[in-house]
Amino acid sequence: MKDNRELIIEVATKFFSERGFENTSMSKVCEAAKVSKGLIFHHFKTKDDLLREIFKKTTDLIIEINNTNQQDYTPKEELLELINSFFIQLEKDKLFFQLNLSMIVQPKTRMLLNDLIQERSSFILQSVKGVFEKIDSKNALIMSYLFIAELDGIALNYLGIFDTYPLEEIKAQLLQKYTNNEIYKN
Amino acid sequence: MKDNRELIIEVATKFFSERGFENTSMSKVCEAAKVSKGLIFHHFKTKDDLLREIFKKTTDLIIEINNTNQQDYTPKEELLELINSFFIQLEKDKLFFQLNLSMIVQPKTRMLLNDLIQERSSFILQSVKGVFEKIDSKNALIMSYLFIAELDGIALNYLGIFDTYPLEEIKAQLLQKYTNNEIYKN
Amino acid sequence: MKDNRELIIEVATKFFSERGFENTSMSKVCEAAKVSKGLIFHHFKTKDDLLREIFKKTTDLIIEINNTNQQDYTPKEELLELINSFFIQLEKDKLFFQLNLSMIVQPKTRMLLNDLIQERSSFILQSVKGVFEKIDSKNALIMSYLFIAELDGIALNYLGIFDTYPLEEIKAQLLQKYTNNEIYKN
Amino acid sequence: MKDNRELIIEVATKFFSERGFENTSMSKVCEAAKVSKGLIFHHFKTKDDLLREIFKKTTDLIIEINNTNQQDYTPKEELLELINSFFIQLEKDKLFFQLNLSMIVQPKTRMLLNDLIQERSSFILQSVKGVFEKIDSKNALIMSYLFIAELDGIALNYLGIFDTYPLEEIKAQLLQKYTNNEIYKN
DNA sequence: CATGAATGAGCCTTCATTCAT
DNA sequence: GATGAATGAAGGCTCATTCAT
Repeated sequence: MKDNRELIIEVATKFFSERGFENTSMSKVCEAAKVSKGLIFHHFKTKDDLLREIFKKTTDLIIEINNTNQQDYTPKEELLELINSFFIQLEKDKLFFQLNLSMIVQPKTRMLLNDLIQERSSFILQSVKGVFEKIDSKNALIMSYLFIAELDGIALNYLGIFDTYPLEEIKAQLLQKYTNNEIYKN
Repeated sequence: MKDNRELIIEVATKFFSERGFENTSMSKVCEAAKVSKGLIFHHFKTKDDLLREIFKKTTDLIIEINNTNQQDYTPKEELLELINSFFIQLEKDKLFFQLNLSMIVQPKTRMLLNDLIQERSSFILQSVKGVFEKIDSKNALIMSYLFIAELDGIALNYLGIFDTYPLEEIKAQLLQKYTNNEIYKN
Repeated sequence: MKDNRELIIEVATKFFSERGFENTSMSKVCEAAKVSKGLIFHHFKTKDDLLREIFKKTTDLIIEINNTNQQDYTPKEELLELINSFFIQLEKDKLFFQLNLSMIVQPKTRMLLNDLIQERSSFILQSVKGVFEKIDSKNALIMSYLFIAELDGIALNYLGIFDTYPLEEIKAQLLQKYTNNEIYKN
Repeated sequence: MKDNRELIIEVATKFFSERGFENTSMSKVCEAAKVSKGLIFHHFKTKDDLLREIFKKTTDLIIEINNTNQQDYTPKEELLELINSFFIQLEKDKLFFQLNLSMIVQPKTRMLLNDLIQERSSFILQSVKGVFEKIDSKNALIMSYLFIAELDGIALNYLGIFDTYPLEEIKAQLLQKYTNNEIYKN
C-alpha cells in the first residue's frame, strides 16, 4: 500500500492547485485520499503546516529542474536551455505554475510562506545571476531581475489573463532576443 | 451622509486587497463600514457579485489611467509614458496591484471573473498594440504580449517575491531598452 | 391599472399554494407582483395577516361554491351534486386544495388560523348535516363527519400520496354508495 | 451514554411534529439534544437528509404495526383489527399522525420525500388490498383506495379541522359499516 | 499509525419588518 | 398610496482541530 503521508501531499497539492488553498478543506482532502480526518492531523499539525510542506516540495522540484542543465554549456547556451525548459514545463504542467503563483499572490499564504518564498527566490536569483555574470554583462543583477520578471509575467499571462496565448511565438522571440548581442551592450 | 453602497465597495476593496477575497468575510466588511449585515446583501446579491462590481471598478480605473496619455506624443514617447505611469502607480498603490493579481490568480475568483478578465485584457492588449504598431514594428502583437508580460512580471516580483526589489534600476533599464532602436530591428 | 392589494393577494395565494407559507418570502411576492416592499406592509400589517386574508378569501369561495347548489333538488340529488362539484373542483384546481390542506396541516399556520378554521369547518359541517338530516337518517351528524372525512381523505390521497389516483372510479363508487339505500338503514 | 445520532433523530422528530419541518431550526434541535451544532451535520449531511431519515423511520414503524396483525384472522376480522389499531394509535400518538400528514402536505417536504412517499403508499395500498381481495369483493382496489381515504380523512379532520371530534362514534360507525355485508354486494 | 465522533466559531445568506421620503 | 434603503436576528452549513479508542 502506498505511503499515506505522501498520498495526502499528492491529493492536497492537486486540490490546492485546482481550487486554491482557502477553497480546499481538510475534509475534502481526507475524503479524496480515502484517509481519516485524524490521520491528516497526525502527519501535519495544521493545515498551514501541510501548505508549507507542499511549498518546500515544489521548491525542491524547481531546484532539481534547474540543476540538470549545469553541464558543459556556454553561458548563452545555458540561458537558452533555461528558457527552453521553462516553456516546456509551462506547457506540460500548468497546475504546477498555477499553484506557485497563487501561493505567492494570496495574502494569507504569502504571509504563511514568507520565509520559504524568500529562500526560494534568492536561490533562483543567484542561479540566474550566475549565468548572466558569465556573459560579462556589466549589470548582471538587473538583467537577472528582468529575465525572471519576463518569464514570471509570461506564466502569469498564459495562465490567467489571455484566453489564447501565442506561447510558441513568444518563446521564439525570447530565444532570439537573448541570443542577440545588442542587448548586452550597455 | 456618505453613500453606503460606495462605502461598502471602498471597504471591501481595501479588505480584499489586504487579506484576499476568501479571507474577507462579509461581516467584517459590514463592521468596518459601520453598516448592518443586511444592507450589504441589499446592494449586492452575493459576495461574488460584490467582487465583480469591484473588478469592474478597477478595470475602469485602469482604462482611465491609460486614456489620459493619448496626447500628441510620438509613439516612443507614448511608450515611455506608459512605463512611467506604470511604475509611479506601482509604487503609489501597491494594494491596487495586489488586488488585481490575486483576483486573477486565485482559481475561484478567476473563474468568477473570467468574462471580465478577458474583456479587460483584450482591451489592454489592443491599447498597447496600438502603440507598437505605430513604431512600425513588424510584429507588434508579439511585442505587446512581451511588453505586458514584462510589466506584469515586475509587479508580481515586486509585490510577492523579492523582499528588496530595485524598482528604480529596473525602471531605468526598461526605459533605456524601449528607447534603444536595436530591439525594433528584426 | 389593476388594484395592487388584490394583485398581491393573487400572487401570494399562488406562491403559498405552490411552495407553502413558510417557503414563500414577502420579498419574492413583492418581486413577482412588481410592487415595492413597503407597499405589501402598507396593505397587510404582517405576513401572518396576509395569510389570514387569503384564508378568508378561500373560505368565501368554498361557501360560494356550496351555495350555488341550494336549488329545488331532492336531498339525495343535493348530495350527488355536492360530490359532483367536489370532484370537478378537485380536478380543475388542485392548487386550491393543496393550499387549504397545507394551511390546516402545518402547525404554525394552523395555530395562526385556528379561529377561522373552526368557523369554516363548523359551517361546512352544518351545511352537510342539513342535507343528511333531510334524508331522515337517524345519525345525520356522524354521517356528515364521515362524509367530510371521506372527501377530505380523497383530496389528500389524490394530491399527496398516490402518483396515479383513479379519481373517476372512486367518484363512481362514491356516487353509487350514496344512492344505495342500504347505508342509511341503521 | 446514549447514542447521539439516535438522540438527534428523536429530538428532531418531536420538533418536526410539533412545529413542522420549516419551523424547526437545526440549532434548536442541537440545543435540545445537548449536542454541538457541528455534530448534527456530521451525522446527517443536510437538514433534508435528516428529514428523510425520519420519514424512513416512521415508515418502518407503520409497517411494523401493520405486520403484527398477520395472524389467523378471517379477512373481516383482519379489517376490524386494522380499523381498531388505527384508532388506538390515532388517540395514543397524535403527533405521529401530525408529522406524517404535514410531511406529505407541505410542498417542500413532499418534493423532498417524493420517492419515499410513493414507496410507502404503495406498500400500504397492497397491504390493504390483500385483505379486501380475500373478502371476495369484485373491486378490491377501489375499495382499498376508499378505505384508506376514509381513515386518512378521519385523521386529518381529527387533528386539524374540528375542535371536538366524536372519535368513538365514528369508530363505531366504521366498524359496523365494514361488518355489514351490504357494502360488498356490487 | 489510524479512526471518526465531537466541538464551536464563523460564514454567507435570507427574511420580516420599519421608516424617511 | 408607494418606494427602497436599512436593520438585526436567525438559519443552514463548513471547517480546522481535538481526542478517546
